[in-house]
Amino acid sequence: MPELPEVEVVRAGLERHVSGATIALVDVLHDRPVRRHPGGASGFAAALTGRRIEGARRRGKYLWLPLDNGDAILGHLGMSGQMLVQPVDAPAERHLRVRFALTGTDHGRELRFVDQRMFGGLSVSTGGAELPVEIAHIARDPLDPEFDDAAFVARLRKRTSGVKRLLLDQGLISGVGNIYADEALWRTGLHGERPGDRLTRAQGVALLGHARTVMSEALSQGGTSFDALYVNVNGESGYFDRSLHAYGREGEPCDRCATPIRRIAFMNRSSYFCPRCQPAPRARR
DNA sequence: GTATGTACCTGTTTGC
DNA sequence: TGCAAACAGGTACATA
Repeated sequence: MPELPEVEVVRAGLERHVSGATIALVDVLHDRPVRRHPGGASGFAAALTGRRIEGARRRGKYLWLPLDNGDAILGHLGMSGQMLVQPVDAPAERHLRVRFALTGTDHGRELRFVDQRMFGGLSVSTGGAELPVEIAHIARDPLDPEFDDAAFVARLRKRTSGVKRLLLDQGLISGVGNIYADEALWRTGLHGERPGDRLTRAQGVALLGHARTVMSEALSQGGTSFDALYVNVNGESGYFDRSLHAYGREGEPCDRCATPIRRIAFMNRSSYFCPRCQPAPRARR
Protein backbone atom coordinates (compact mmCIF):
# COMPACT_ATOMS: atom_id res chain seq x y z
CA MET A 1 0.00 0.00 0.00
CA PRO A 2 2.22 2.75 -1.21
CA GLU A 3 1.90 6.04 0.60
CA LEU A 4 4.25 8.98 0.37
CA PRO A 5 7.35 7.36 1.88
CA GLU A 6 7.05 4.35 -0.40
CA VAL A 7 6.48 6.52 -3.46
CA GLU A 8 9.49 8.64 -2.57
CA VAL A 9 11.63 5.50 -2.31
CA VAL A 10 10.44 4.52 -5.79
CA ARG A 11 11.09 8.03 -7.13
CA ALA A 12 14.64 8.05 -5.82
CA GLY A 13 15.24 4.63 -7.35
CA LEU A 14 13.93 5.73 -10.72
CA GLU A 15 16.02 8.89 -10.63
CA ARG A 16 19.12 6.82 -10.08
CA HIS A 17 18.38 4.01 -12.51
CA VAL A 18 16.51 5.44 -15.50
CA SER A 19 17.58 9.11 -15.74
CA GLY A 20 19.31 9.64 -19.06
CA ALA A 21 17.86 6.47 -20.59
CA THR A 22 16.10 6.53 -23.93
CA ILE A 23 12.86 4.61 -24.43
CA ALA A 24 13.42 2.23 -27.32
CA LEU A 25 10.14 0.37 -27.17
CA VAL A 26 6.90 0.46 -25.16
CA ASP A 27 4.87 -2.71 -24.72
CA VAL A 28 1.41 -2.29 -23.16
CA LEU A 29 0.27 -5.71 -21.98
CA HIS A 30 -2.98 -4.51 -20.39
CA ASP A 31 -5.05 -1.48 -21.42
CA ARG A 32 -6.41 -0.70 -17.97
CA PRO A 33 -3.28 1.00 -16.54
CA VAL A 34 -3.15 3.45 -19.47
CA ARG A 35 -6.90 4.22 -19.32
CA ARG A 36 -6.25 7.83 -18.43
CA HIS A 37 -4.18 8.39 -21.53
CA PRO A 38 -6.38 10.01 -24.23
CA GLY A 39 -4.84 8.09 -27.13
CA GLY A 40 -5.15 4.69 -25.54
CA ALA A 41 -2.43 2.07 -25.51
CA SER A 42 -1.16 2.70 -29.04
CA GLY A 43 -1.09 6.47 -28.55
CA PHE A 44 0.72 6.00 -25.27
CA ALA A 45 3.43 3.89 -26.87
CA ALA A 46 3.77 6.18 -29.89
CA ALA A 47 4.16 9.29 -27.74
CA LEU A 48 7.02 7.76 -25.77
CA THR A 49 9.07 5.79 -28.22
CA GLY A 50 12.41 7.51 -28.82
CA ARG A 51 12.05 9.93 -25.90
CA ARG A 52 14.78 10.40 -23.34
CA ILE A 53 13.96 10.34 -19.60
CA GLU A 54 15.39 13.38 -17.84
CA GLY A 55 14.70 12.54 -14.21
CA ALA A 56 12.04 11.48 -11.72
CA ARG A 57 9.77 13.82 -9.75
CA ARG A 58 6.92 13.48 -7.29
CA ARG A 59 4.00 15.35 -5.80
CA GLY A 60 2.11 13.53 -3.10
CA LYS A 61 1.68 9.99 -4.36
CA TYR A 62 1.99 10.91 -8.04
CA LEU A 63 5.25 10.33 -9.87
CA TRP A 64 6.34 11.77 -13.19
CA LEU A 65 9.31 11.29 -15.45
CA PRO A 66 10.13 14.49 -17.37
CA LEU A 67 11.04 13.83 -21.00
CA ASP A 68 13.40 15.59 -23.40
CA ASN A 69 10.50 17.13 -25.39
CA GLY A 70 8.83 18.78 -22.40
CA ASP A 71 6.20 16.06 -21.93
CA ALA A 72 6.23 13.63 -19.02
CA ILE A 73 5.21 10.11 -18.12
CA LEU A 74 2.73 10.58 -15.27
CA GLY A 75 2.13 7.65 -12.99
CA HIS A 76 0.31 6.60 -9.85
CA LEU A 77 0.95 3.30 -8.05
CA GLY A 78 -2.60 3.02 -6.71
CA MET A 79 -2.97 0.16 -4.27
CA SER A 80 -0.56 -2.35 -5.62
CA GLY A 81 1.54 -0.73 -8.33
CA GLN A 82 5.28 -1.24 -8.61
CA MET A 83 7.92 0.32 -10.82
CA LEU A 84 10.69 -2.20 -11.28
CA VAL A 85 14.02 -1.91 -13.04
CA GLN A 86 14.74 -5.44 -14.15
CA PRO A 87 17.21 -7.29 -16.36
CA VAL A 88 15.60 -7.70 -19.79
CA ASP A 89 15.80 -11.46 -19.53
CA ALA A 90 14.14 -11.63 -16.10
CA PRO A 91 10.90 -13.62 -16.29
CA ALA A 92 7.72 -11.56 -16.61
CA GLU A 93 5.99 -10.81 -13.31
CA ARG A 94 2.50 -12.25 -12.94
CA HIS A 95 0.90 -8.79 -13.07
CA LEU A 96 3.26 -7.14 -15.51
CA ARG A 97 1.23 -4.45 -17.33
CA VAL A 98 3.65 -2.20 -19.23
CA ARG A 99 7.29 -2.63 -20.14
CA PHE A 100 9.73 -0.01 -21.40
CA ALA A 101 12.81 -1.18 -23.24
CA LEU A 102 15.63 1.27 -22.50
CA THR A 103 18.90 2.20 -24.12
CA GLY A 104 21.63 4.45 -22.84
CA THR A 105 21.90 3.47 -19.19
CA ASP A 106 22.02 0.49 -16.86
CA HIS A 107 23.03 -1.91 -19.58
CA GLY A 108 20.63 -4.78 -20.08
CA ARG A 109 17.82 -3.45 -17.88
CA GLU A 110 14.28 -2.33 -18.60
CA LEU A 111 11.55 -0.46 -16.72
CA ARG A 112 8.43 -2.42 -15.78
CA PHE A 113 5.08 -1.29 -14.41
CA VAL A 114 3.56 -4.13 -12.41
CA ASP A 115 0.12 -3.77 -10.81
CA GLN A 116 -2.14 -6.50 -9.49
CA ARG A 117 -5.29 -4.50 -8.70
CA MET A 118 -4.82 -1.84 -11.38
CA PHE A 119 -5.93 1.13 -9.31
CA GLY A 120 -2.73 2.70 -10.53
CA GLY A 121 -1.96 3.89 -14.00
CA LEU A 122 0.31 5.66 -16.45
CA SER A 123 -0.34 8.43 -18.97
CA VAL A 124 1.61 10.91 -21.05
CA SER A 125 1.20 14.48 -19.83
CA THR A 126 1.66 16.95 -22.67
CA GLY A 127 3.99 19.71 -21.55
CA GLY A 128 4.01 18.19 -18.08
CA ALA A 129 7.75 18.04 -17.46
CA GLU A 130 7.67 20.78 -14.81
CA LEU A 131 4.28 19.93 -13.23
CA PRO A 132 1.63 17.94 -15.09
CA VAL A 133 -1.62 19.92 -15.34
CA GLU A 134 -3.50 16.73 -14.46
CA ILE A 135 -2.16 16.93 -10.90
CA ALA A 136 -2.06 20.70 -10.43
CA HIS A 137 -4.90 20.30 -7.91
CA ILE A 138 -2.81 18.06 -5.66
CA ALA A 139 -1.44 19.93 -2.64
CA ARG A 140 2.18 19.85 -1.62
CA ASP A 141 3.15 17.20 0.91
CA PRO A 142 4.39 17.92 4.44
CA LEU A 143 7.94 16.87 3.55
CA ASP A 144 8.04 19.48 0.76
CA PRO A 145 10.17 22.49 1.88
CA GLU A 146 7.56 24.81 0.34
CA PHE A 147 4.64 23.32 2.29
CA ASP A 148 2.87 26.20 4.09
CA ASP A 149 2.19 25.03 7.65
CA ALA A 150 0.17 28.05 8.76
CA ALA A 151 -2.01 28.04 5.65
CA PHE A 152 -2.73 24.33 6.07
CA VAL A 153 -3.74 24.69 9.71
CA ALA A 154 -5.96 27.66 8.85
CA ARG A 155 -7.74 25.74 6.09
CA LEU A 156 -8.08 22.65 8.30
CA ARG A 157 -9.79 24.73 10.98
CA LYS A 158 -12.38 26.09 8.57
CA ARG A 159 -13.71 22.73 7.43
CA THR A 160 -16.58 20.88 9.07
CA SER A 161 -15.59 17.39 7.90
CA GLY A 162 -13.94 14.94 10.27
CA VAL A 163 -10.24 15.48 10.60
CA LYS A 164 -9.34 12.05 9.20
CA ARG A 165 -11.21 12.74 6.00
CA LEU A 166 -9.37 16.06 5.81
CA LEU A 167 -6.00 14.34 6.22
CA LEU A 168 -6.90 12.12 3.27
CA ASP A 169 -7.97 15.11 1.12
CA GLN A 170 -5.09 15.39 -1.33
CA GLY A 171 -6.14 18.92 -2.22
CA LEU A 172 -5.44 20.02 1.34
CA ILE A 173 -2.35 17.97 2.11
CA SER A 174 -0.94 15.23 -0.08
CA GLY A 175 0.82 11.97 0.59
CA VAL A 176 -1.19 10.91 3.66
CA GLY A 177 -3.01 7.62 3.27
CA ASN A 178 -5.13 5.49 5.57
CA ILE A 179 -2.20 4.03 7.51
CA TYR A 180 -0.35 7.24 8.29
CA ALA A 181 -3.57 9.13 8.95
CA ASP A 182 -4.39 6.66 11.73
CA GLU A 183 -0.85 6.86 13.09
CA ALA A 184 -0.77 10.67 13.09
CA LEU A 185 -4.16 10.80 14.85
CA TRP A 186 -3.00 8.28 17.46
CA ARG A 187 0.15 10.26 18.15
CA THR A 188 -1.83 13.48 18.48
CA GLY A 189 -4.53 11.89 20.62
CA LEU A 190 -7.34 12.96 18.30
CA HIS A 191 -10.36 11.01 17.12
CA GLY A 192 -10.70 10.96 13.33
CA GLU A 193 -14.29 12.14 13.46
CA ARG A 194 -13.41 15.38 15.26
CA PRO A 195 -14.52 18.16 12.92
CA GLY A 196 -11.72 20.35 11.59
CA ASP A 197 -13.41 23.50 12.82
CA ARG A 198 -13.36 22.16 16.38
CA LEU A 199 -9.61 21.85 16.57
CA THR A 200 -7.55 24.43 18.37
CA ARG A 201 -4.70 25.97 16.44
CA ALA A 202 -2.28 24.08 18.68
CA GLN A 203 -3.99 20.77 17.88
CA GLY A 204 -3.79 21.52 14.18
CA VAL A 205 -0.10 22.30 14.45
CA ALA A 206 0.50 19.16 16.51
CA LEU A 207 -1.39 16.97 14.05
CA LEU A 208 0.63 18.30 11.12
CA GLY A 209 3.83 17.79 13.09
CA HIS A 210 2.96 14.17 13.82
CA ALA A 211 1.93 13.49 10.23
CA ARG A 212 5.27 14.87 9.11
CA THR A 213 7.20 12.89 11.72
CA VAL A 214 5.52 9.55 11.05
CA MET A 215 6.19 9.86 7.34
CA SER A 216 9.79 10.98 7.85
CA GLU A 217 10.43 7.99 10.07
CA ALA A 218 8.87 5.65 7.55
CA LEU A 219 10.91 7.18 4.76
CA SER A 220 14.13 6.77 6.69
CA GLN A 221 13.30 3.10 7.08
CA GLY A 222 12.51 2.57 3.43
CA GLY A 223 8.73 2.62 3.56
CA THR A 224 6.04 0.38 5.00
CA SER A 225 5.23 -3.02 3.62
CA PHE A 226 2.70 -5.58 4.75
CA ASP A 227 3.09 -8.11 1.99
CA ALA A 228 4.86 -8.67 -1.28
CA LEU A 229 2.69 -6.18 -3.15
CA TYR A 230 4.92 -3.24 -2.45
CA VAL A 231 8.58 -3.36 -3.23
CA ASN A 232 10.86 -0.51 -4.14
CA VAL A 233 12.45 -0.05 -7.51
CA ASN A 234 14.99 -2.78 -6.83
CA GLY A 235 12.44 -5.24 -5.52
CA GLU A 236 13.33 -4.69 -1.88
CA SER A 237 10.57 -4.51 0.74
CA GLY A 238 10.32 -1.84 3.40
CA TYR A 239 9.69 -2.72 7.02
CA PHE A 240 8.05 0.21 8.82
CA ASP A 241 5.07 -1.96 9.81
CA ARG A 242 6.96 -2.96 12.96
CA SER A 243 6.61 0.61 14.21
CA LEU A 244 2.86 1.10 13.86
CA HIS A 245 0.92 2.02 17.01
CA ALA A 246 -2.67 1.94 15.77
CA TYR A 247 -3.12 0.70 12.20
CA GLY A 248 -3.97 -3.00 11.92
CA ARG A 249 -3.82 -3.54 15.71
CA GLU A 250 -7.48 -4.20 16.56
CA GLY A 251 -7.79 -5.73 20.02
CA GLU A 252 -4.12 -5.22 20.89
CA PRO A 253 -3.23 -2.97 23.86
CA CYS A 254 -2.58 0.69 23.15
CA ASP A 255 1.15 1.42 23.52
CA ARG A 256 0.33 4.39 25.78
CA CYS A 257 -2.52 3.23 28.01
CA ALA A 258 -3.03 -0.50 27.27
CA THR A 259 -6.69 -0.01 26.31
CA PRO A 260 -7.50 -2.36 23.40
CA ILE A 261 -7.27 -0.66 20.00
CA ARG A 262 -10.63 -0.47 18.23
CA ARG A 263 -11.52 -0.71 14.58
CA ILE A 264 -14.44 1.09 12.97
CA ALA A 265 -15.63 1.28 9.36
CA PHE A 266 -14.90 4.56 7.67
CA MET A 267 -15.31 5.54 4.01
CA ASN A 268 -15.46 1.88 2.93
CA ARG A 269 -12.25 1.09 4.79
CA SER A 270 -11.04 0.79 8.38
CA SER A 271 -9.98 3.22 11.05
CA TYR A 272 -7.97 2.08 14.04
CA PHE A 273 -7.79 4.14 17.21
CA CYS A 274 -7.45 4.01 20.98
CA PRO A 275 -10.87 4.77 22.53
CA ARG A 276 -9.21 6.20 25.64
CA CYS A 277 -6.42 8.32 24.12
CA GLN A 278 -8.60 9.38 21.20
CA PRO A 279 -12.10 9.96 22.62
CA ALA A 280 -14.97 10.42 20.17
CA PRO A 281 -16.13 14.02 19.76
CA ARG A 282 -19.32 15.15 21.43
CA ALA A 283 -22.27 15.67 19.12
CA ARG A 284 -22.49 19.14 17.60
CA ARG A 285 -25.32 21.19 19.08
C1' DG B 1 -16.85 25.73 -3.00
C1' DT B 2 -17.97 22.00 0.42
C1' DA B 3 -19.75 17.59 1.99
C1' DT B 4 -20.71 12.91 1.18
C1' DG B 5 -21.11 8.49 -1.08
C1' DT B 6 -19.75 5.17 -4.65
C1' DA B 7 -17.23 2.86 -8.58
C1' DC B 8 -13.17 1.05 -9.98
C1' DC B 9 -9.99 -3.54 -9.49
C1' DT B 10 -8.28 -8.63 -8.05
C1' DG B 11 -6.31 -11.88 -4.77
C1' DT B 12 -6.85 -13.51 -0.18
C1' DT B 13 -9.38 -14.40 3.89
C1' DT B 14 -13.50 -15.34 6.34
C1' DG B 15 -18.12 -17.25 7.03
C1' DC B 16 -21.97 -20.21 6.27
C1' DT C 1 -15.73 -29.04 0.41
C1' DG C 2 -17.58 -25.12 -2.06
C1' DC C 3 -19.23 -20.96 -2.88
C1' DA C 4 -20.27 -16.16 -1.59
C1' DA C 5 -19.21 -12.22 0.86
C1' DA C 6 -15.93 -9.27 3.03
C1' DC C 7 -11.72 -6.97 2.84
C1' DA C 8 -7.65 -4.24 1.33
C1' DG C 9 -7.87 1.52 -0.20
C1' DG C 10 -6.43 6.12 -3.46
C1' DT C 11 -8.70 8.64 -6.64
C1' DA C 12 -12.21 10.42 -9.86
C1' DC C 13 -16.63 11.37 -10.25
C1' DA C 14 -21.58 12.16 -9.18
C1' DT C 15 -24.87 14.29 -6.47
C1' DA C 16 -26.85 17.57 -3.19
